[in-house]
Amino acid sequence: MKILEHLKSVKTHPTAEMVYNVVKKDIPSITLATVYRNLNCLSEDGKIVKLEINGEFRFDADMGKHQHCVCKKCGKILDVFQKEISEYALKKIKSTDFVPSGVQVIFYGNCKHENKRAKNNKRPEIVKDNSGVKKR
Amino acid sequence: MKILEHLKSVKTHPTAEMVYNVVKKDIPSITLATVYRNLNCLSEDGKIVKLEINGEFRFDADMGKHQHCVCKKCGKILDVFQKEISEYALKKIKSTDFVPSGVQVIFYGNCKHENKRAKNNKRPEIVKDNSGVKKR
DNA sequence: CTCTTATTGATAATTATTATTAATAGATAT
DNA sequence: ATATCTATTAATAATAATTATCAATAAGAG
Ligand SMILES: [Mn+2]
Ligand SMILES: [Mn+2]
Ligand SMILES: [Zn+2]
Ligand SMILES: [Zn+2]
Repeated sequence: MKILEHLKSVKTHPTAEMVYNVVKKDIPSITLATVYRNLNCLSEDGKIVKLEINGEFRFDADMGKHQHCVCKKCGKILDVFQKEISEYALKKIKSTDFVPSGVQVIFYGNCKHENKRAKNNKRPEIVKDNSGVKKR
Repeated sequence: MKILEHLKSVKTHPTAEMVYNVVKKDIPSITLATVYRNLNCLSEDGKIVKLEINGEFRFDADMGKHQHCVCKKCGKILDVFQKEISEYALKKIKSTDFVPSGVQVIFYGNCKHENKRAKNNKRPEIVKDNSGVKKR
Protein backbone atom coordinates (compact mmCIF):
# COMPACT_ATOMS: atom_id res chain seq x y z
CA MET A 1 0.00 0.00 0.00
CA LYS A 2 2.71 2.46 0.97
CA ILE A 3 4.63 1.51 -2.16
CA LEU A 4 1.66 2.08 -4.43
CA GLU A 5 0.79 5.22 -2.54
CA HIS A 6 4.26 6.61 -3.02
CA LEU A 7 4.38 5.69 -6.71
CA LYS A 8 1.09 7.48 -7.22
CA SER A 9 2.47 10.59 -5.61
CA VAL A 10 5.40 11.04 -7.95
CA LYS A 11 5.88 11.39 -11.67
CA THR A 12 9.55 10.51 -11.74
CA HIS A 13 9.30 6.88 -12.80
CA PRO A 14 11.58 5.69 -10.02
CA THR A 15 13.58 2.49 -9.88
CA ALA A 16 12.87 -0.10 -7.20
CA GLU A 17 15.75 1.26 -5.19
CA MET A 18 14.45 4.81 -5.39
CA VAL A 19 11.08 3.61 -4.14
CA TYR A 20 12.80 1.69 -1.39
CA ASN A 21 14.73 4.72 -0.20
CA VAL A 22 11.55 6.70 0.21
CA VAL A 23 9.28 4.01 1.59
CA LYS A 24 11.73 2.91 4.23
CA LYS A 25 11.28 6.27 5.91
CA ASP A 26 7.75 5.17 6.68
CA ILE A 27 8.50 1.51 7.21
CA PRO A 28 12.09 1.33 8.46
CA SER A 29 12.10 -2.47 8.55
CA ILE A 30 11.26 -2.82 4.88
CA THR A 31 13.78 -4.46 2.64
CA LEU A 32 14.73 -3.87 -0.99
CA ALA A 33 13.62 -7.38 -1.91
CA THR A 34 10.17 -6.66 -0.53
CA VAL A 35 9.95 -3.56 -2.65
CA TYR A 36 10.94 -5.53 -5.74
CA ARG A 37 8.45 -8.25 -4.91
CA ASN A 38 5.60 -5.81 -4.44
CA LEU A 39 6.43 -3.78 -7.51
CA ASN A 40 6.43 -6.92 -9.61
CA CYS A 41 3.14 -8.10 -8.17
CA LEU A 42 1.59 -4.70 -8.74
CA SER A 43 2.68 -4.70 -12.33
CA GLU A 44 1.45 -8.24 -12.90
CA ASP A 45 -1.87 -7.20 -11.46
CA GLY A 46 -1.99 -4.26 -13.83
CA LYS A 47 -1.89 -1.70 -11.06
CA ILE A 48 1.35 -0.12 -12.23
CA VAL A 49 3.50 -0.09 -15.33
CA LYS A 50 6.98 -1.52 -15.47
CA LEU A 51 9.27 0.20 -17.94
CA GLU A 52 12.72 -0.79 -19.04
CA ILE A 53 15.05 2.12 -19.61
CA ASN A 54 18.81 2.44 -19.63
CA GLY A 55 19.38 -1.00 -18.23
CA GLU A 56 16.98 -0.82 -15.34
CA PHE A 57 13.34 -1.13 -14.52
CA ARG A 58 11.29 1.96 -13.84
CA PHE A 59 7.85 2.03 -12.31
CA ASP A 60 4.85 4.20 -13.02
CA ALA A 61 1.54 4.21 -11.21
CA ASP A 62 -0.10 6.29 -13.90
CA MET A 63 -2.16 3.73 -15.78
CA GLY A 64 -3.57 6.22 -18.26
CA LYS A 65 -2.51 5.58 -21.83
CA HIS A 66 0.55 7.74 -22.26
CA GLN A 67 4.01 7.83 -23.75
CA HIS A 68 7.48 8.55 -22.47
CA CYS A 69 10.47 10.64 -23.38
CA VAL A 70 13.92 9.63 -22.26
CA CYS A 71 16.70 12.18 -22.23
CA LYS A 72 19.89 10.76 -23.67
CA LYS A 73 21.91 13.21 -21.63
CA CYS A 74 20.52 13.10 -18.14
CA GLY A 75 18.34 10.00 -18.27
CA LYS A 76 15.27 11.87 -17.09
CA ILE A 77 11.94 10.34 -18.05
CA LEU A 78 9.11 12.63 -19.04
CA ASP A 79 5.46 11.87 -19.67
CA VAL A 80 3.63 12.66 -22.87
CA PHE A 81 -0.13 12.44 -22.74
CA GLN A 82 -1.25 12.02 -26.30
CA LYS A 83 -3.24 8.88 -26.47
CA GLU A 84 -3.81 9.35 -30.19
CA ILE A 85 -0.19 8.28 -30.68
CA SER A 86 -0.63 4.90 -29.04
CA GLU A 87 -4.05 4.50 -30.56
CA TYR A 88 -2.75 5.17 -34.04
CA ALA A 89 -0.02 2.58 -33.60
CA LEU A 90 -2.47 -0.05 -32.36
CA LYS A 91 -5.01 0.73 -35.05
CA LYS A 92 -2.51 0.70 -37.90
CA ILE A 93 -0.41 -2.31 -37.06
CA LYS A 94 -1.19 -5.20 -39.30
CA SER A 95 0.61 -8.35 -38.43
CA THR A 96 -0.53 -11.74 -39.55
CA ASP A 97 1.24 -13.66 -36.87
CA PHE A 98 0.93 -11.43 -33.82
CA VAL A 99 -1.95 -10.20 -31.71
CA PRO A 100 -0.97 -7.02 -29.90
CA SER A 101 -2.51 -6.20 -26.55
CA GLY A 102 -0.68 -2.98 -25.89
CA VAL A 103 1.98 -0.69 -27.20
CA GLN A 104 4.83 1.18 -25.61
CA VAL A 105 6.08 4.37 -27.19
CA ILE A 106 9.37 5.80 -26.05
CA PHE A 107 10.89 8.92 -27.52
CA TYR A 108 14.61 9.42 -27.19
CA GLY A 109 16.16 12.84 -27.33
CA ASN A 110 17.23 15.71 -25.15
CA CYS A 111 15.30 17.46 -22.46
CA LYS A 112 15.65 21.18 -21.95
CA HIS A 113 18.25 21.23 -19.25
CA GLU A 114 18.86 24.40 -17.34
CA ASN A 115 22.06 24.38 -19.31
CA LYS A 116 23.65 26.78 -16.88
CA ARG A 117 24.10 24.20 -14.17
CA ALA A 118 22.05 21.04 -14.11
CA LYS A 119 20.28 21.27 -10.82
CA ASN A 120 18.66 17.93 -10.21
CA ASN A 121 21.09 15.62 -11.89
CA LYS A 122 21.55 12.86 -9.40
CA ARG A 123 23.44 10.48 -11.62
CA PRO A 124 26.34 11.34 -13.86
CA GLU A 125 25.71 12.24 -17.45
CA ILE A 126 25.04 9.25 -19.62
CA VAL A 127 26.15 11.14 -22.69
CA LYS A 128 28.73 9.31 -24.67
CA ASP A 129 31.07 11.96 -25.91
CA ASN A 130 33.48 10.51 -28.39
CA SER A 131 35.21 13.75 -29.26
CA GLY A 132 38.89 13.19 -29.41
CA VAL A 133 38.50 9.46 -29.68
CA LYS A 134 39.66 8.56 -33.09
CA LYS A 135 38.68 5.33 -34.69
CA ARG A 136 40.84 3.56 -37.19
CA MET B 1 33.21 -7.19 -38.74
CA LYS B 2 32.17 -10.76 -38.10
CA ILE B 3 29.83 -9.55 -35.39
CA LEU B 4 28.16 -7.01 -37.63
CA GLU B 5 28.10 -9.51 -40.46
CA HIS B 6 26.35 -12.06 -38.32
CA LEU B 7 23.85 -9.57 -36.96
CA LYS B 8 22.99 -8.55 -40.50
CA SER B 9 22.34 -12.14 -41.43
CA VAL B 10 19.69 -12.80 -38.82
CA LYS B 11 16.38 -11.27 -37.87
CA THR B 12 16.16 -12.73 -34.41
CA HIS B 13 17.37 -9.73 -32.38
CA PRO B 14 19.90 -11.79 -30.45
CA THR B 15 21.44 -11.00 -27.10
CA ALA B 16 25.18 -10.43 -26.78
CA GLU B 17 25.58 -13.98 -25.61
CA MET B 18 23.70 -15.38 -28.58
CA VAL B 19 25.94 -13.41 -30.91
CA TYR B 20 28.95 -14.66 -29.01
CA ASN B 21 27.92 -18.28 -29.36
CA VAL B 22 27.71 -17.95 -33.11
CA VAL B 23 30.73 -15.75 -33.76
CA LYS B 24 33.06 -17.87 -31.69
CA LYS B 25 32.65 -20.62 -34.24
CA ASP B 26 34.47 -18.37 -36.67
CA ILE B 27 36.81 -16.78 -34.14
CA PRO B 28 37.33 -19.34 -31.39
CA SER B 29 39.51 -17.01 -29.34
CA ILE B 30 36.83 -14.34 -29.06
CA THR B 31 35.49 -13.51 -25.65
CA LEU B 32 32.05 -12.48 -24.46
CA ALA B 33 33.43 -9.16 -23.25
CA THR B 34 34.72 -8.40 -26.71
CA VAL B 35 31.32 -9.08 -28.16
CA TYR B 36 29.72 -6.74 -25.65
CA ARG B 37 32.35 -4.09 -26.36
CA ASN B 38 31.84 -4.28 -30.09
CA LEU B 39 28.07 -4.35 -29.92
CA ASN B 40 28.10 -1.25 -27.76
CA CYS B 41 30.50 0.55 -30.07
CA LEU B 42 28.42 -0.39 -33.09
CA SER B 43 25.29 0.93 -31.47
CA GLU B 44 27.02 4.14 -30.40
CA ASP B 45 28.16 4.59 -33.97
CA GLY B 46 24.64 4.10 -35.20
CA LYS B 47 25.45 0.93 -37.08
CA ILE B 48 23.07 -1.23 -35.09
CA VAL B 49 20.17 -0.77 -32.73
CA LYS B 50 20.23 -1.74 -29.10
CA LEU B 51 16.89 -2.76 -27.70
CA GLU B 52 15.95 -3.47 -24.14
CA ILE B 53 13.47 -6.28 -23.74
CA ASN B 54 12.64 -8.57 -20.83
CA GLY B 55 15.62 -7.49 -18.77
CA GLU B 56 18.27 -7.86 -21.41
CA PHE B 57 19.72 -6.07 -24.37
CA ARG B 58 18.90 -7.22 -27.86
CA PHE B 59 20.71 -6.16 -30.99
CA ASP B 60 19.44 -5.47 -34.46
CA ALA B 61 21.46 -4.60 -37.53
CA ASP B 62 18.41 -3.51 -39.45
CA MET B 63 18.66 0.27 -39.35
CA GLY B 64 15.50 0.86 -41.36
CA LYS B 65 12.77 2.60 -39.42
CA HIS B 66 10.69 -0.21 -38.05
CA GLN B 67 8.83 -1.39 -34.97
CA HIS B 68 8.86 -4.48 -32.82
CA CYS B 69 6.44 -6.95 -31.36
CA VAL B 70 7.32 -8.85 -28.23
CA CYS B 71 5.45 -12.01 -27.39
CA LYS B 72 4.53 -12.14 -23.74
CA LYS B 73 4.44 -15.91 -23.86
CA CYS B 74 7.57 -16.98 -25.66
CA GLY B 75 9.60 -13.78 -25.70
CA LYS B 76 10.02 -13.85 -29.44
CA ILE B 77 10.67 -10.50 -31.08
CA LEU B 78 9.09 -9.81 -34.45
CA ASP B 79 9.64 -6.94 -36.85
CA VAL B 80 6.94 -4.67 -38.12
CA PHE B 81 7.80 -2.51 -41.10
CA GLN B 82 5.33 0.34 -41.02
CA LYS B 83 7.28 3.50 -40.91
CA GLU B 84 4.11 5.55 -40.86
CA ILE B 85 3.67 4.47 -37.25
CA SER B 86 6.97 5.93 -36.07
CA GLU B 87 6.53 8.93 -38.32
CA TYR B 88 3.11 9.67 -36.93
CA ALA B 89 4.45 9.53 -33.39
CA LEU B 90 7.34 11.86 -34.19
CA LYS B 91 5.15 14.25 -36.10
CA LYS B 92 2.43 14.44 -33.50
CA ILE B 93 4.44 14.69 -30.33
CA LYS B 94 4.36 18.16 -28.89
CA SER B 95 6.54 18.62 -25.89
CA THR B 96 7.69 21.99 -24.71
CA ASP B 97 10.66 20.72 -22.80
CA PHE B 98 11.95 17.86 -24.88
CA VAL B 99 13.46 17.54 -28.33
CA PRO B 100 12.97 14.02 -29.65
CA SER B 101 15.49 12.55 -32.03
CA GLY B 102 13.92 9.15 -32.45
CA VAL B 103 11.14 6.94 -31.27
CA GLN B 104 10.88 3.33 -30.31
CA VAL B 105 7.59 1.50 -30.71
CA ILE B 106 7.17 -1.85 -29.06
CA PHE B 107 3.96 -3.83 -29.23
CA TYR B 108 3.31 -6.41 -26.55
CA GLY B 109 1.03 -9.33 -27.13
CA ASN B 110 1.01 -12.91 -28.29
CA CYS B 111 2.52 -14.37 -31.39
CA LYS B 112 0.74 -17.10 -33.24
CA HIS B 113 2.35 -20.14 -31.77
CA GLU B 114 1.73 -23.41 -33.47
CA ASN B 115 -0.53 -24.00 -30.50
CA LYS B 116 -0.95 -27.68 -31.31
CA ARG B 117 2.67 -28.36 -30.49
CA ALA B 118 5.10 -25.51 -30.43
CA LYS B 119 7.85 -26.60 -32.72
CA ASN B 120 10.59 -24.08 -32.26
CA ASN B 121 10.15 -23.18 -28.66
CA LYS B 122 13.70 -23.13 -27.41
CA ARG B 123 13.17 -21.34 -24.14
CA PRO B 124 10.54 -22.17 -21.54
CA GLU B 125 7.36 -20.20 -21.52
CA ILE B 126 7.61 -16.87 -19.78
CA VAL B 127 3.89 -16.82 -19.17
CA LYS B 128 2.95 -15.93 -15.66
CA ASP B 129 0.06 -18.19 -14.83
CA ASN B 130 -1.55 -17.15 -11.59
CA SER B 131 -4.37 -19.67 -11.68
CA GLY B 132 -4.88 -21.14 -8.26
CA VAL B 133 -2.93 -18.36 -6.60
CA LYS B 134 -5.41 -16.48 -4.53
CA LYS B 135 -4.73 -13.00 -3.35
CA ARG B 136 -6.23 -11.61 -0.23
C1' DC C 1 61.55 -3.82 -39.01
C1' DT C 2 60.66 -0.84 -35.17
C1' DC C 3 57.77 1.93 -32.74
C1' DT C 4 53.35 3.43 -31.17
C1' DT C 5 48.71 2.84 -30.19
C1' DA C 6 44.30 0.46 -30.37
C1' DT C 7 42.05 -3.80 -29.43
C1' DT C 8 41.65 -8.15 -27.31
C1' DG C 9 41.46 -12.11 -24.00
C1' DA C 10 41.26 -13.27 -19.50
C1' DT C 11 39.33 -12.29 -15.62
C1' DA C 12 37.53 -9.63 -11.80
C1' DA C 13 34.11 -6.50 -10.33
C1' DT C 14 29.75 -4.36 -10.35
C1' DT C 15 24.90 -3.83 -10.65
C1' DA C 16 20.36 -5.06 -10.82
C1' DT C 17 17.28 -8.48 -9.81
C1' DT C 18 15.55 -12.85 -8.03
C1' DA C 19 15.57 -16.93 -4.95
C1' DT C 20 15.62 -19.04 -0.33
C1' DT C 21 14.01 -19.59 4.12
C1' DA C 22 13.16 -19.00 8.85
C1' DA C 23 10.56 -15.67 11.35
C1' DT C 24 6.53 -12.73 11.65
C1' DA C 25 2.15 -10.84 11.05
C1' DG C 26 -2.55 -11.54 9.76
C1' DA C 27 -6.50 -13.90 9.16
C1' DT C 28 -9.57 -17.83 10.68
C1' DA C 29 -11.33 -21.09 13.43
C1' DT C 30 -12.13 -22.80 18.21
C1' DA D 1 -9.25 -14.48 23.65
C1' DT D 2 -6.32 -18.27 22.17
C1' DA D 3 -4.72 -21.48 19.21
C1' DT D 4 -3.99 -22.50 14.41
C1' DC D 5 -3.14 -21.92 9.78
C1' DT D 6 -1.27 -19.20 5.99
C1' DA D 7 0.58 -15.39 3.43
C1' DT D 8 4.14 -12.02 3.63
C1' DT D 9 8.41 -10.28 5.15
C1' DA D 10 13.35 -9.55 6.51
C1' DA D 11 17.58 -11.07 5.95
C1' DT D 12 20.24 -12.90 3.45
C1' DA D 13 22.42 -15.58 -0.54
C1' DA D 14 22.46 -16.46 -5.29
C1' DT D 15 22.06 -15.38 -10.09
C1' DA D 16 22.41 -13.08 -14.37
C1' DA D 17 23.79 -9.58 -17.22
C1' DT D 18 26.95 -6.21 -18.08
C1' DT D 19 31.08 -3.49 -17.41
C1' DA D 20 35.85 -2.60 -15.81
C1' DT D 21 40.78 -3.70 -15.53
C1' DC D 22 44.97 -4.66 -17.47
C1' DA D 23 48.73 -7.24 -19.41
C1' DA D 24 49.38 -9.32 -23.85
C1' DT D 25 48.68 -9.01 -28.70
C1' DA D 26 47.71 -7.20 -33.14
C1' DA D 27 47.47 -3.55 -36.32
C1' DG D 28 48.93 0.56 -38.50
C1' DA D 29 52.54 4.30 -39.24
C1' DG D 30 57.04 5.55 -40.32
MN1 LIG E 1 4.69 7.83 -17.15
MN1 LIG F 1 14.09 -5.39 -35.76
ZN1 LIG G 1 18.08 15.77 -19.83
ZN1 LIG H 1 5.13 -16.33 -28.76
